[in-house]
Amino acid sequence: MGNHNLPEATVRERNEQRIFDAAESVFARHGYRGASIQAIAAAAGLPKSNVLYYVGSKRRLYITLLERTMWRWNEMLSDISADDDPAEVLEAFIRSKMRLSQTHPQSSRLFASEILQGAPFLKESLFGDMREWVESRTQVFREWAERGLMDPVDPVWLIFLIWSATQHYADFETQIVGITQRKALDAEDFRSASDFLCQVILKGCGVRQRDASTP
Amino acid sequence: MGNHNLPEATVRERNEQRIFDAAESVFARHGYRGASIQAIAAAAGLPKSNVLYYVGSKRRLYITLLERTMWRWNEMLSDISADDDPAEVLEAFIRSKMRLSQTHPQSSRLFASEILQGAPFLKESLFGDMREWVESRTQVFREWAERGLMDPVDPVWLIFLIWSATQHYADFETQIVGITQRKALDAEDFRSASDFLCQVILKGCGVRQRDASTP
DNA sequence: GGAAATCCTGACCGATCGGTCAGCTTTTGT
DNA sequence: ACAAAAGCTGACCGATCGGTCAGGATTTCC
Repeated sequence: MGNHNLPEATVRERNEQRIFDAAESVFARHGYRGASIQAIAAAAGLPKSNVLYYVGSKRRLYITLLERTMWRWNEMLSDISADDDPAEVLEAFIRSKMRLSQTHPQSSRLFASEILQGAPFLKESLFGDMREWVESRTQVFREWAERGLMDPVDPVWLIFLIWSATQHYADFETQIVGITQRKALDAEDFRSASDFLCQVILKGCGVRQRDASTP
Repeated sequence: MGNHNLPEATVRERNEQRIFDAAESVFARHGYRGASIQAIAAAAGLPKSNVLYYVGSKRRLYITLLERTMWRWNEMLSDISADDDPAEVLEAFIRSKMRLSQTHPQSSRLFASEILQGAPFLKESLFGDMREWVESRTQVFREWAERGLMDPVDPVWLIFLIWSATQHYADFETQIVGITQRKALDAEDFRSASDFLCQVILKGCGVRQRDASTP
């Protein structure tokens, strides 16, 4: 049924990549139901039949993209321990999440769209991984609070605060651009927004930020 | 063309309300393209023809709902001046935005869906109002910073931080519920999350929070 | 060179899409 | 009482949906 063992024909790889990128954009924009294979094919510059030849079905294509997105997420999250520096960990979390919003906004929007639909394709299966990740962090945050390294804030709400604030720059880029009358968000915007979030959230949790001038 | 001058038949009012509520849910879940009039009609418990009899077309129905959402937003935003207390204003903003996420989550999700689509129906027209609103706030925030009532943070990023953090509890409720293994977000969740956001964001901006025990 | 595997696509399928319309029933106004 | 207005709906329209398939074109491998 298609791909077997090793370095796979370059033709398939190249076309699948074009299809995935196009599909991610269309799914993110119009949701699972609203996206049509015709539109995806047009965006990829291929005939509809050819798209179906590679991906099999709309459902399979969508799930593949969701898994790719979750994989990008997992790739980014480094493990932490209670012995790490809270300021370093929180800042690294905020900045790497912002970098993802900047470099892969379509992935973020695809995930947002899936959640808005009620997460019919993620549901329990993939939420399990995220739950473990969240629980491991909350324990570390609690430990930091007990050691007086940060305020005793609810760790779960803190994670969702960082998640939402960073995700926003991908999912709602259209709104930000429209309101601030930019053409698009550039690297400088992401830098200053990241600085702002680090400053406010770290201070807001009672985590002292390291002095940037003394490394 | 339908409604004329005064207290309009109760039949129309009642059916339109059922249709609007059903449509808001379906549009929020599946986006403009992905929502079908058939599905909306089923959710409203009416035949498809009857839905179209009342709303005219899918496009008109969708725009009506978008305007209703924007109207709910405007209704909530009270004007502020630089002479107001920063802590009071910011806390009121956060709490009323959270109350909207709690009481009208579908409206929030509909808006999120529209933004994900690239805001084809809002575009310049309705972004103008939001732009004015944001600019008036930023001036007040800047004035507060000059008077030393809060840190000199970027006012635009601050507004988007509050916007995203509060919106999250409506748009991503599915994710929160899935990860924290709740059945749904209840009043207590919204209360503690609101408290958390007020505490962290106000402290993060260097705004001193009033002592809750001395009114 | 030639068989096998892969790549590619136009034509086609039944289902569903948004929307129209004729004609029915019910409510309203006088 | 009775006409006008409003409410209601099944049948139907052309377009598009996701998906199949036969069969030709191209590449790969020995």
